[in-house]
Amino acid sequence: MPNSAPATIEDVARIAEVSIATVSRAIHTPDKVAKSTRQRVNQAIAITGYTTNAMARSLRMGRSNMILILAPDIGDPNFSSTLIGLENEARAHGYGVLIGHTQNDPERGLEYLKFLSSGQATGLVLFTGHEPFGHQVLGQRLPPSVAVFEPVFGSKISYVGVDDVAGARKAAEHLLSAGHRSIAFIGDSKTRLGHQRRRQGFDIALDAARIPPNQRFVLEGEGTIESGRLAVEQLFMRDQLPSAFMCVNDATAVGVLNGLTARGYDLPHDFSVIGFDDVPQATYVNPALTTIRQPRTAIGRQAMSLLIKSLGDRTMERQEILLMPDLIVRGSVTGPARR
Amino acid sequence: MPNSAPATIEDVARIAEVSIATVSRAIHTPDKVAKSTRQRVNQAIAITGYTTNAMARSLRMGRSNMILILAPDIGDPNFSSTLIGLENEARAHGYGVLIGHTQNDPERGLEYLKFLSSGQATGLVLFTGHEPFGHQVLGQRLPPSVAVFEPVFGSKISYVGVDDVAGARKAAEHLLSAGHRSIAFIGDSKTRLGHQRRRQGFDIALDAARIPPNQRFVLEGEGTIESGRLAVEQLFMRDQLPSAFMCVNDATAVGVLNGLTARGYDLPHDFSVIGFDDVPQATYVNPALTTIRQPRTAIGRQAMSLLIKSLGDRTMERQEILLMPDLIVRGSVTGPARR
DNA sequence: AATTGTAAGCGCTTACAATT
DNA sequence: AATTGTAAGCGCTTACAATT
Repeated sequence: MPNSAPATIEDVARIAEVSIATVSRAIHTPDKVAKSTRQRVNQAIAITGYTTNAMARSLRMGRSNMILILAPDIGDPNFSSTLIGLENEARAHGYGVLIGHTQNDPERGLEYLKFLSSGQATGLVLFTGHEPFGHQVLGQRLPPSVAVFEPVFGSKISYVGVDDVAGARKAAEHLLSAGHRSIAFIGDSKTRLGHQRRRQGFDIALDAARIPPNQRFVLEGEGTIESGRLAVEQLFMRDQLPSAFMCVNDATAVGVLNGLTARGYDLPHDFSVIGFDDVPQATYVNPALTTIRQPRTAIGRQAMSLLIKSLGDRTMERQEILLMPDLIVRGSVTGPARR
Repeated sequence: MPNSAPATIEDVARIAEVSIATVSRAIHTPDKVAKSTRQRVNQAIAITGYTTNAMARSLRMGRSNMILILAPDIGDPNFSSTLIGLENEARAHGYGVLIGHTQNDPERGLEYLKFLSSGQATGLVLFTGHEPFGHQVLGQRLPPSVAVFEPVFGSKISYVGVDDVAGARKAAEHLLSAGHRSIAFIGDSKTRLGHQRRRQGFDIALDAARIPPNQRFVLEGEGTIESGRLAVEQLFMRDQLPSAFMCVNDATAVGVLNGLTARGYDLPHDFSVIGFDDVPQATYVNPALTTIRQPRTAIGRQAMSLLIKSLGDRTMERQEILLMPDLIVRGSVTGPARR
């Protein structure tokens, strides 16, 4: 029943009958200690259950092997699978991750930034789409950082995400090839770069199909379920209806589906709907949502890989890695209804 | 453009023209330093942007003010709002939280436990339903801990969660008062204590209504969407059908809804369905799910409050705090169909 | 040249002593 | 009694010296 305080390097040294320096070397640079000594040390480690105190180590070395992940909303369906990619890649390189849940609260963000300045973390992953609030307040330079999902506007922070333009184009082309000619775009944004790029992909596809842009079929929205519902209502107050809805993301699409169902339409017979993201919920709305899948785990993996590289090479320039998304065909798209 | 290393207590001391001991006291026990000195120190802090190095502080003091939260799956819809309750309460008491995402991987769990033994964290919140793997391996006692959502079986770890029996009873009574007499229970479990308690609540309600138990209407399941779908299929292979489905949780209910819809039934007209948890998705399945709401944020808040108390008083005994859940009426329950 | 130990120091807190 | 400073030490890593 080993109780008491955890073993320190001192305990190990005493048992192995060496100095603490030798213990440290046996652990971190084993080839610098004689084989027999190394064995005695390893035995002592086994006996004591020693693990090195990360705080003391980081304090002494002036850096840690922890990466801080700043996320405004841990409940975001895009977050958890990306996190897994981040974690696995970090681990493979001997790094650990610290999750900073900011709840979009600048104060919390600031608190987590202290992990950086105090050396508890050395690198930064941003889910936020903007530089952390008040990092200038702290009077510190940002450490090596990488943004995921949403590029950081006007910053030299690297970015790993999906190719929004290409993905949206795929979505629109799927609708077009099903025969749709009047397609609404739901979720136009003046502020979110990623959503603007999706709009761009939509425009390109329609243009390539020689369909003239129709501004009345482009509705704004902030990418929430509620905004999708709202867009449907707005559209129904006008004279003309599209035969298909291309939504800026799945949340919007779920809202559109809801709004349409609430109005008594039979989907996908009456209207086709396509989303973007492929969140877990996409499979169990009714009809199941045809959408564009973000390669989330791969995004996480690549982002971490890039970050670790730039940890080793501080002169590395900004990079943007765009991954290609896939079309996932489920039940919400079919040919246009005869009306 | 303040660059360079972050300010240390030494920098502050030099500018304020005091010793570092005085700086430390000015920060942590301000009434022990003269007012004029305190002011000079505060000014120096403002100038330098100093924040105390948490690692050095914890190392010196032998304890930190961080709570480790061990979660097997951050994507679980129950997690994020509970986390907010935990975080807010921790913060109100000057504690921070560290999120350990174990992915159900014992090795990862073990890694995070080192935060405890190295003093990077002092308390533990468990979402796992079991003691962390291998904490005996580390040869260490568990620190003050509290479990949420799933009590830790056979352990003296305190527990804060919903009153499953009472909640399930409410659900069943809602079905009964809508006129249902043949109700299936989907998601019976041999292993999950919380789910067993829900089953218990169900039995109690039926018994109180003098409805004899019907074992053919009790189907096992692990609480996933898939298991809900499966249960529907199993039921339809039998001779007799219930008029309502009481599901052990919302995920199961979504599966049941799906399975029923896929078979062409009109819900809730043909069958009523009730869930448990009130996950975010419950609002946008079709029909919207009537369910029992877990007071997630409150659970988080109370759990953290209890934990912090036991941090102050190590002799505290195990406690179990059961919060009362509410019935949330939406669209998935109505009277039984005439058939 | 290979192996080991000595001692300093990372940034803090706090017991104790010293000063007013 | 109120206020301040001195110095030790938390658990480590590593430059340097010492030994073989």
